[in-house]
Amino acid sequence: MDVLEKILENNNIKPTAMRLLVLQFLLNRKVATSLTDVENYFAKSDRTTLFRTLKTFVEKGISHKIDDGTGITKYALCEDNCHCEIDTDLHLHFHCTKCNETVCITEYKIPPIHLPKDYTAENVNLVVKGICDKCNSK
Amino acid sequence: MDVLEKILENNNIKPTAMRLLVLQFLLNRKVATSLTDVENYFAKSDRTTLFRTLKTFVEKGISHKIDDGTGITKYALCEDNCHCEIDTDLHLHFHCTKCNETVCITEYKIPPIHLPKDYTAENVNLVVKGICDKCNSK
DNA sequence: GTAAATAATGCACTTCCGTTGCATAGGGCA
DNA sequence: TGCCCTATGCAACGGAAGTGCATTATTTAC
Ligand SMILES: [Mn+2]
Ligand SMILES: [Mn+2]
Ligand SMILES: [Zn+2]
Ligand SMILES: [Zn+2]
Repeated sequence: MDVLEKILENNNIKPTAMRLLVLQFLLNRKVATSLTDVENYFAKSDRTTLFRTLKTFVEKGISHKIDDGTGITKYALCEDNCHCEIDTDLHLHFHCTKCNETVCITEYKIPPIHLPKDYTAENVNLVVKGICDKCNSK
Repeated sequence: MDVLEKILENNNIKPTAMRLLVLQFLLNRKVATSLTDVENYFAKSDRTTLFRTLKTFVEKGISHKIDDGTGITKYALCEDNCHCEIDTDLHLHFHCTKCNETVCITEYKIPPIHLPKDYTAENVNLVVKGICDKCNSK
């Protein structure tokens, strides 16, 4: 059986044609992906289907949503050791203001955050804006 | 002269009636404020005027925009020692998932963030979600 | 194998928020 | 008073997320 199908079935996602294609697309991309990105790539497909495909991937835990501050939701497949399903996936995201791309920075964890008395943290979103490695080496 | 007028004039903002009212409203609020919040309070006023008032406050540096991840832009007046005008106002924001309110946490600074080689940071947005002090003490 | 049930897809439409264009009103100044 | 610049108000637009519902595809039941 195909490796893509395996990924989906291991996560209780029925491997339909569209889902396999979207999964492959996401696997090949190195940067976080918006619905519009997917839509442009699969020009013939319907936006709603793609939207719901991405939503399913997030719900089933193979992908996570990224709010990078641009106002456009991005998605990225989870690493093997990712635990976003418990809503505490604490890696940070970097948004390059030059090439406009957003990436997961999984090498470094978010440092512990100090909060005032009686505040309880459940989740942290850390987005760093700046210039990415590719843009800096041009 | 009124203290509110002084704040505006010190920052090159013509103290119109509407602007004074909005400023007072923001001063009295202890939590970050959305355009809709302002709109609801000044029910008789026009949305656009309020929008542009908030925009002016940000541009002139007496207020800063907050992206708390809810998708709704919030605004909060800057503290005296705030330097958001140079885009490096590095305090964090806390969004309570119970009362839905967002506050500036100015007591603690954002810890230094490690980035991979060749990445340059220009700005950081850190939003912690959880339960606020008020909601926790109920 | 056929029929019923279930799930996925596609199209249209909605909602929400931020934003802009343009005409009008107001306020300082010659 | 008349002029100019800015602020205001109304309307409309735009992008993106999301929903309702009919249609199609795929299981499952018989
Ligand atoms: Mn990520
Ligand atoms: Mn703040
Ligand atoms: Zn870049
Ligand atoms: Zn609260």
